[in-house]
Amino acid sequence: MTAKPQSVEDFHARLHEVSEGLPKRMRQCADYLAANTDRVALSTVAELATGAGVAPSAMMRFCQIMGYSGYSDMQQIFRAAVSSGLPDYASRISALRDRGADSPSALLAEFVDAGRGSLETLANKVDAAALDQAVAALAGAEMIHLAGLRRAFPVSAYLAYAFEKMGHPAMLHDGVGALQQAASIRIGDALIATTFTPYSDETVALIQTCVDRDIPVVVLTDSPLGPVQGASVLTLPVAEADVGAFRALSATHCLAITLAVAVGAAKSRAS
Amino acid sequence: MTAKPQSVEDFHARLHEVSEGLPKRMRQCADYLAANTDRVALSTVAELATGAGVAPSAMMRFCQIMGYSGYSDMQQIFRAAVSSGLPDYASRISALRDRGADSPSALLAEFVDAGRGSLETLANKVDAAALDQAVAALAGAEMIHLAGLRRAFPVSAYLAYAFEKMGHPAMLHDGVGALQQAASIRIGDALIATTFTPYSDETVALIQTCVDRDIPVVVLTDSPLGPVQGASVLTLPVAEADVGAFRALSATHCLAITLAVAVGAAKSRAS
DNA sequence: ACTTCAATGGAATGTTTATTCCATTTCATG
DNA sequence: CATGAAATGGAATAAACATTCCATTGAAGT
Repeated sequence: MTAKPQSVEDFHARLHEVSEGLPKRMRQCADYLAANTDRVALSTVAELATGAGVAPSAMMRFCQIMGYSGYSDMQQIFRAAVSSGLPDYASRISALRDRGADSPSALLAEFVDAGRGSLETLANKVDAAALDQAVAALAGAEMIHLAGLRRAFPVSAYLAYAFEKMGHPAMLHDGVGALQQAASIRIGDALIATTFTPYSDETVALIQTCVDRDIPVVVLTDSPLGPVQGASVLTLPVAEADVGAFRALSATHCLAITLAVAVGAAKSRAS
Repeated sequence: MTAKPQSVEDFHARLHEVSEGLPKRMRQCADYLAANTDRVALSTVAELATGAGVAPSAMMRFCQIMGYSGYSDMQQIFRAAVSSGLPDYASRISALRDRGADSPSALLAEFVDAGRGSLETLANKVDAAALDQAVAALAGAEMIHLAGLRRAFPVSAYLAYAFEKMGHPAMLHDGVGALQQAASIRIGDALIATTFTPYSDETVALIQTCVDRDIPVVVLTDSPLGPVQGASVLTLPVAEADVGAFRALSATHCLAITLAVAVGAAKSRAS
């Protein structure tokens, strides 16, 4: 007999384990729980059963299949996860806001909250398949070029640092000295461009050049459409929450560093 | 009769409203709830009452003082806040991880989770008073100098963008062309230095120069002690979670942009 | 078509938890 | 010090809920 899953991760593993060869109603329970794991902490068996379209007793039986003594036993795991997830974040945020509308603390609360929201949205909205494709396209490149100006520049700069640290050839197109760096992009290379609306002309022009030459481009941007469409262009949209006229770019940085590390891992696996 | 608070914010407002002229036991309830708001969603009256050191019936009465019909009625508000706070973040994260240990999606889940954790830690650990001091010190400066190399460079670059956008004089010490930019720091200016262990020599040297000349320095760093101590140095520590050898710097960026916007707001209020 | 056994739904049960009520205490006031 | 009103704690009650049991259904094998 397998021991009962002690963490949310274990739970999903177990769910996957038992998912085959399950009778109809039990399968409904499994599917519903897989898609609505977060509801378990706060719902009653009856609510959950209704959601899954089964009788409460069926849900009870499923809990036992999963290895728990009953529903309450299972719920404990998820309640623990919730309460450790936000130890006292919510109260701290309101405490910071309470220091006054214009105080730096209140501002920090806004940015932290916006950043957290953006990260969650990123996790919820990201197209895993597109991400895989982007990594594959970049992993095939000799050298990776990095474009991003004005507020997108820090993202490119960070990518440059990451690639350097992994020993991967990369070039930051920073426009220093107004040199024409575009000419250094060769067949077999790839471009990661970061740009937000309103798109900067230089970055759009650089992407267009690459598209014309059929060089792979991965675009990090804030609109699903992106600045340029084309056969060799892969757009990864990131919804970033604003605070006034500014945004913290937490989600964009996250996606960027993920790309870099994933490409590095793919390369080292290939060699 | 005041209507019952419909949100966690309303709740705190109401708590403050009634906080004076309360009998002893009711005051205990108020104090405990103010400090442990996050527990309400998952606890029973009995648990809460024990925590506050009162009888369950006292806690019930307090719920009614707050305007609710009873404990369950009050709890609803907090449960709603929890479930909207994590729509299905937790399940998405595990779904992303499920795509395979080495997949880009799993990596993204790691970085998003790390970023979120860092932001929460920032909100919980930040010293609001130190933040106020830092803003005050910077708001008095003619020009703000920005130092940060290697992985700290993106943070400085972003600060440079923010100050430029607000029309505030700022100079990014980027080391391009190995020019000695240190000489441009004048009495009446201030420095924001970002550096992580192991600290880069150039940045430490620049901070030291400023300390020697009694020029205000705000340091964003990952250790509470910071690279340099001194009368004119104010260290703002940021605990940033690592993913392997990399970190996403979400919290540092958040703190940086907060500093910049708060300084901008302070300046425009003064003029 | 018949038998058998797993699967299922619904009703009955027992437990936990909220809520109310009342006897007792505490405190302020005359 | 006496009296009344507010406050309090604990026990009684009621509601919500998890859990179990059993009769019925459905499916597989003979």
